[in-house]
Amino acid sequence: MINITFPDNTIKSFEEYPNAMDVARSISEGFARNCVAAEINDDLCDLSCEIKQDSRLKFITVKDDAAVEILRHSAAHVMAEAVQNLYKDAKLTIGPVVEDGFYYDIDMESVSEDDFPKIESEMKKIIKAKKPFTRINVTKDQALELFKDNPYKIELIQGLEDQQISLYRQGEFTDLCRGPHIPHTGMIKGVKLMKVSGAYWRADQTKAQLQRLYGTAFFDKKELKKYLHIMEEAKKRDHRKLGIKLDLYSFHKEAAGMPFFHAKGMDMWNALLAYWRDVHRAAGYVETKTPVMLNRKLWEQSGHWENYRENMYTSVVDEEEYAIKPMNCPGGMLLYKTKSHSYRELPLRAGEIGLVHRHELSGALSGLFRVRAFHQDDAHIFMTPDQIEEEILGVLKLANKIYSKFGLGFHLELSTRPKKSIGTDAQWKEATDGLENALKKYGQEYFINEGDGAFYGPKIDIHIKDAIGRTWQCGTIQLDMALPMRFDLTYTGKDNEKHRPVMIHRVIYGSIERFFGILVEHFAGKFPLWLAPVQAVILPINDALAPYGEKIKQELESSGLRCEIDTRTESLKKKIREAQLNYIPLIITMGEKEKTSSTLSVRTLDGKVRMGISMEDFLKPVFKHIRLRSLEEKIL
RNA sequence: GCCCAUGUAGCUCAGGCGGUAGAGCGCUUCCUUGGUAAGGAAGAGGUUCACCGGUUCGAAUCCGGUCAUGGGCUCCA
Repeated sequence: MINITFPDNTIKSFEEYPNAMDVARSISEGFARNCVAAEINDDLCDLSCEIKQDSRLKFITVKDDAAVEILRHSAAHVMAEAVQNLYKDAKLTIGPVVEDGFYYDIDMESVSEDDFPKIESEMKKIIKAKKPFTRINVTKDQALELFKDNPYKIELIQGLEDQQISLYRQGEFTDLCRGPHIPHTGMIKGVKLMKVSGAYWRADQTKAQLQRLYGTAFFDKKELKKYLHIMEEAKKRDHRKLGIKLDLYSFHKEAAGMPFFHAKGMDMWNALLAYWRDVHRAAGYVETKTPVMLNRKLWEQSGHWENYRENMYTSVVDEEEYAIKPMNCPGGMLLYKTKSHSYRELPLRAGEIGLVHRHELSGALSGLFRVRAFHQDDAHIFMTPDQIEEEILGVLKLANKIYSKFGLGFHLELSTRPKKSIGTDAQWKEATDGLENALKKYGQEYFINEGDGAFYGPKIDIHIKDAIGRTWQCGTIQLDMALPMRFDLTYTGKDNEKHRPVMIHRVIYGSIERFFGILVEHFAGKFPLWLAPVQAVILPINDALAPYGEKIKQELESSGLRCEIDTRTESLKKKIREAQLNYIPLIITMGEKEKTSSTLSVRTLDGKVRMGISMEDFLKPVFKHIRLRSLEEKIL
């Protein structure tokens, strides 16, 4: 007799060895139909898995997050079979589940999206056949024999430590796989191929070029539809399209990867930086500036010449070699050294909006997200070792304050000592503990990336989450144990001796260009009033009112509002539509009534219109909203 | 940097199996002078289809190269 214990601690007994599916059926047929896999004593396995001893059992049903991953893994097998059926020479390699779907890397002739319908319809055939997934255990030798025509699988099998190897079969198709899988292919209700691209075997450029076919799958067709809809929405928000439509910036082949900011983009940029300067001044930072181009000798001293040279632009001036800065820190070191420092001055927080250039691979460039020239909202904080915790905590709080201003959530990651690194164990421990204690004190959950720190010190990365749930690394706080040493930075302590300060580099916006792009997508172009490139537009109802409109425009501008006027001989309806589509927060229509009564009629983006407001009643709430840099949609 | 795809008017895109280029939006002008999400008409715009070269009587179309963009790989703020 076998006793099965469920998560709620109820126990059910079985006379013979049941498999998980039998147990599910014993609860109810309907429940069993929604089961995807099982966890037997915390081990994830198929429903067909036989239970031969008393066990704890938890079912994974279609409602669990883990279930969709299993489904997608199974869908990858279905896609592999479909491809195999259509392209006899295709050699399968690996097919993992990724965020939002799955892919399979296949050594085959190159395919394009035009080939998708044919592959999809082959997949649908397999799905319709409701082929059961069956697990087969074989020895390593048997597996090698079975896949003898596929060098990739051979390599994978040889890399496996177990002598027992599991395969999964659906119908005629068999693939090497750890599992688990859904009971049968019929559970894949919504499936779609998304894109295709090249990828190298084992991500190694010297190895074979494979076709990577991406797809996604859901238990429900509606879920797929919803997902495709979100993708569409994301596409509409794409800052490469939206920002250009809104006349914020542009890209030109004459300077690939180096964005051009237009007047409206600069208005936003300046608003962003004005905010940054306000909060940094309040947090005890000073602002500095260092040159863009510095002598090679400095980069040799900092170590960049040795470690970062392939990313640096260089030039020769008066027969001396110079490099355009890829980072601000070496310049910051020179600033620190312009005078002697006392412990009384520490922590010294020196901010710098620094323009850096990095020669990124041409294929890596992407809109504002990945560029070759960008500004960092950098700061170097020099301090005594016992100030680490407090200072890191201060940066975390500042970051939280800034991201919250935009309604962006975030999560934290701590990266620890990598294999290749400088410094002693004791130094690393002190530094890492400092970061970790600050994180603990800060109180928000954080992840640890073991060995992912910089060679010169541990770091905290801040990943923000935008309005549609995508995450981006923006902020980073890096402790640097190398530069203070290389540049022999010192301060005089209480004991009147020279000491080495601890230094951190930190950014919060990160790359201002990238952050800008994230904001465009986060707000989908509908910026809060304080950021909006055009805050108000005046629409005279007819040509005769244009001069009066100009007068009002000047009045608003002189109070500090970013304002435009649309005097085209177009219908009011059309002007309103355009203003609305350009997300101008305050749309001011101007007719005879307004002129004679000296009032304003204001339409906001929610479509609401308020007529007959006095200038004072308009300006007061508007400037309050701007001064608070409010995220509220309601302005008036 | 590598692989694949793309590159036609300011924008979005159609066309083109080789015979010399189109639409909508935008822009200009005119009519309309309009009260809260597209009023109407006419016109200008491509040094001729990213750039360079080749094949050809003839190339936007075919071929090769370059550049840029997009999707990936890699890397990263």
